[in-house]
Amino acid sequence: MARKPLTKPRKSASQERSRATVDALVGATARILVKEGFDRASTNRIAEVAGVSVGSLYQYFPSKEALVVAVVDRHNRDIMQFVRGAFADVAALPLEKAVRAMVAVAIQAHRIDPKLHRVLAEQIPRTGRLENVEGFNRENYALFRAYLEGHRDEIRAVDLELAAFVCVTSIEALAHTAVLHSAQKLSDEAVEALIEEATRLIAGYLN
Amino acid sequence: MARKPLTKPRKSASQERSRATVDALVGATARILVKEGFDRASTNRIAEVAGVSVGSLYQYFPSKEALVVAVVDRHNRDIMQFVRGAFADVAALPLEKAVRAMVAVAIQAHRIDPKLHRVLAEQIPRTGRLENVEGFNRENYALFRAYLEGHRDEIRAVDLELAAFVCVTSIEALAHTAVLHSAQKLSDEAVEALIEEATRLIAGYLN
Amino acid sequence: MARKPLTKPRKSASQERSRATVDALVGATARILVKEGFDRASTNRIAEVAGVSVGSLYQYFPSKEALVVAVVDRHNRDIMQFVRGAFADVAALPLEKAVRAMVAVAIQAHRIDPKLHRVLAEQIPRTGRLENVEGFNRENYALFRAYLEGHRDEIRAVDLELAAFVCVTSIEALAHTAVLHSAQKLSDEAVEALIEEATRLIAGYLN
Amino acid sequence: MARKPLTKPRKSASQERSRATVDALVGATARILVKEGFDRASTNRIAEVAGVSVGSLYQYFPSKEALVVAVVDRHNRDIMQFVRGAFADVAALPLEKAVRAMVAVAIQAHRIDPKLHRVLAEQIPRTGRLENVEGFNRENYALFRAYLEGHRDEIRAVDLELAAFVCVTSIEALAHTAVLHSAQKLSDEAVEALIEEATRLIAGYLN
DNA sequence: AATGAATGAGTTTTCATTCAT
DNA sequence: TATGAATGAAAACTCATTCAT
Repeated sequence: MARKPLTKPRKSASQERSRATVDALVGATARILVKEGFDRASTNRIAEVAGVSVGSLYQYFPSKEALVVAVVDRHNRDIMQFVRGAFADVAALPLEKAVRAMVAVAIQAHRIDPKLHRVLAEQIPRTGRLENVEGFNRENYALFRAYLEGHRDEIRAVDLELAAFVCVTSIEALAHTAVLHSAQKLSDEAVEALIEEATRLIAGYLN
Repeated sequence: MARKPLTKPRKSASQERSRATVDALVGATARILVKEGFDRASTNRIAEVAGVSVGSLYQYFPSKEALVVAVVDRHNRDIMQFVRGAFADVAALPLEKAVRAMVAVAIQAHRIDPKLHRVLAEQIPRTGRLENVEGFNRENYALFRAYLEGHRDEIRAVDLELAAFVCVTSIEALAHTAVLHSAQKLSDEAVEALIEEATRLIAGYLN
Repeated sequence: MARKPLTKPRKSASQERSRATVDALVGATARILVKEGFDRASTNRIAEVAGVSVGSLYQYFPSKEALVVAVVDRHNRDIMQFVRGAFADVAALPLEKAVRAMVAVAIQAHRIDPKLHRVLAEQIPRTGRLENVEGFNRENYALFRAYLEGHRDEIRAVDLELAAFVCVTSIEALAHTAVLHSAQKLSDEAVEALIEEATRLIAGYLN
Repeated sequence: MARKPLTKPRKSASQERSRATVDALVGATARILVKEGFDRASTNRIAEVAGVSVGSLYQYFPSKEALVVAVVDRHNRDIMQFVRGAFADVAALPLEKAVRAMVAVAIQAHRIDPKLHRVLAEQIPRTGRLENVEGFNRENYALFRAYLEGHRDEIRAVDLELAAFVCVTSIEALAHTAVLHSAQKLSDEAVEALIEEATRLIAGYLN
């Protein structure tokens, strides 16, 4: 009787190959977006950079838009993974400490891949359909709101929905603008100062 | 001292005509951007809607991009005219009243032509060259900073540069997000609530 | 004299399987041609509908064209089987009765799978090579001519070749046009009337 | 007072140029269809052969299909011009003479550009929309029917609609098949024989 | 054999821009 | 100056066919 294989069954070769192709395509798209901009990111160019044929591209992505969406999703996933973890760490902290941490996280999040973030923010035409940015922000609101709900006694009476909107929008905008629109990489001091100010802004608002 | 001319120098007939053509082209571009989106705004279509030939379009604008820049500039000019006026009105007001007014103005400014604003914000690929949004914001910073300088005694000691950045970025983001990302037109109550919160955010921060 | 085998020679398992695959492929092609048209009938789609891989498709058919030829052949075979039988039945009948039967048969033949017939007639690009329609008609001529030869005494003196051409072409065209170009399915009365007229046309011509 | 120009106003240069471009495109399409077949007739190839740019092609024809339709229309127009004239000439002739003339005309019509006719008949996928062949035949029916109506006394009592269908379909099929499916050009004798037989077929049927 | 991922030439179509009139 | 016909590079996408597993 044949011995059962001792190793876990490998992913079938074909599955692995597909996966590699998809990854290569998404990666190539991101790279081109960053290096050459949205307009230069033609499907033929993407396939070429990914080292696969256009045909393969269309085997996995029904349109150029789908490819961009995949890049956005991957980037958002990376960011949210980071943000989610931070919110978990912060859940038990008192208001000011928590806010300080959240602001720091927001800035860190924008520094994950700032060039890509900038391109996605500025060059990708938002079609009505791809409201992934929306969805992305929705989770941010929800996380922040959850924190506020757990710390109601530390803050003045507020409409939590509205407060979450005000805080998340402000923090996001400050981090985004500071990280992306500053000519060079932000110095550590600049980051410190920004955290200080933003914390004061938000904590002051919630008190 | 040379006398100022009492009448505006009369444009020659051809100058006036040129001006009319340019206006028609910019107007047509804006209209198409709003109604059909950036992708549909071909130069031929723009010329057609403007009632001139493509050839004439290229007589006045060296490229499609120049046309879009003109639309952006015109929109920014309209907004800044409004904003500048508001800052002048507000210069003498005490902090909280002034902030409230500025917030209201920011929201009003986004409501000048929200559809166009949205298209310009979401669909226009920002090439490295057209940093007119930057320029646009720079004036905002300057105006706000000037106000702060004039009211130093009402606010806690701060780095005015940084404070202006924090305030302008936050106000702008709140107004932008509220006006553009809300499914429907904002109700008057919603606007009131937003003004209230934003004022508290900013005034609290500066105190 | 060698005894004929009493049972058909049993195909080997693999032969049967091959046969099944081929049938599935031809069937799938016909189905797609009818339901979605020639342009939609890609080899990948055909393989998918047939439940085999594209690779297998190319194991059995060297090209897409070969597949279409197979469908045409099968359809022609079905029709000719029917027609051949009818001619056999009719061989002994006197002219008018025979002609009436032949006309009826022609119409029936076009109704075997009218949708497929229509697609094959209208959408399949005839390359120079696949003159199977020719071959198809050649047998028709031959059968008709054979009938005429057997009934020379009932008809006026004619060039049988030419007469067969005239009769077969006319009958075929009437049946084809009536069945395929009529908006709806032909009513029984319409079919009756058509048979009547066609019979008169042909019988009158031969008398 | 300025003298009126003595010559008719020329077509404006641009009109002439447009017209020339359109003609070149339709001509090129027809030529390619004949020489290389439908499948080779890509829009780029057509434009190239026409000596204009693809852009110009799409300025005048919204799609490849539109171009083919134009070719079909032009060919049908040429044919119908010929046929219409013939029916006019024949209106007063007695049945047999008229039928003979009509048959001759049908054959002539198919010889106007037999290669093109063949390609149009065999290779052009009939989409549901382009029922120009239908329209084309409808006029044929109408003309024939009109003749029959004017000669009711010379023919047996018949349903004119049905009779026209039978006659037109048969004549058309005979001419079509003879001209297009004969390996070589038909000899004059062959044409004579065919006219003789077809006349007998139709005249016999109507008597 | 069977599979299905990969290929890539080729197709249609668009549109910013030029230029003869 | 105005016109609008003409240009042609380039883009998105398809699909018959191949070939490694």
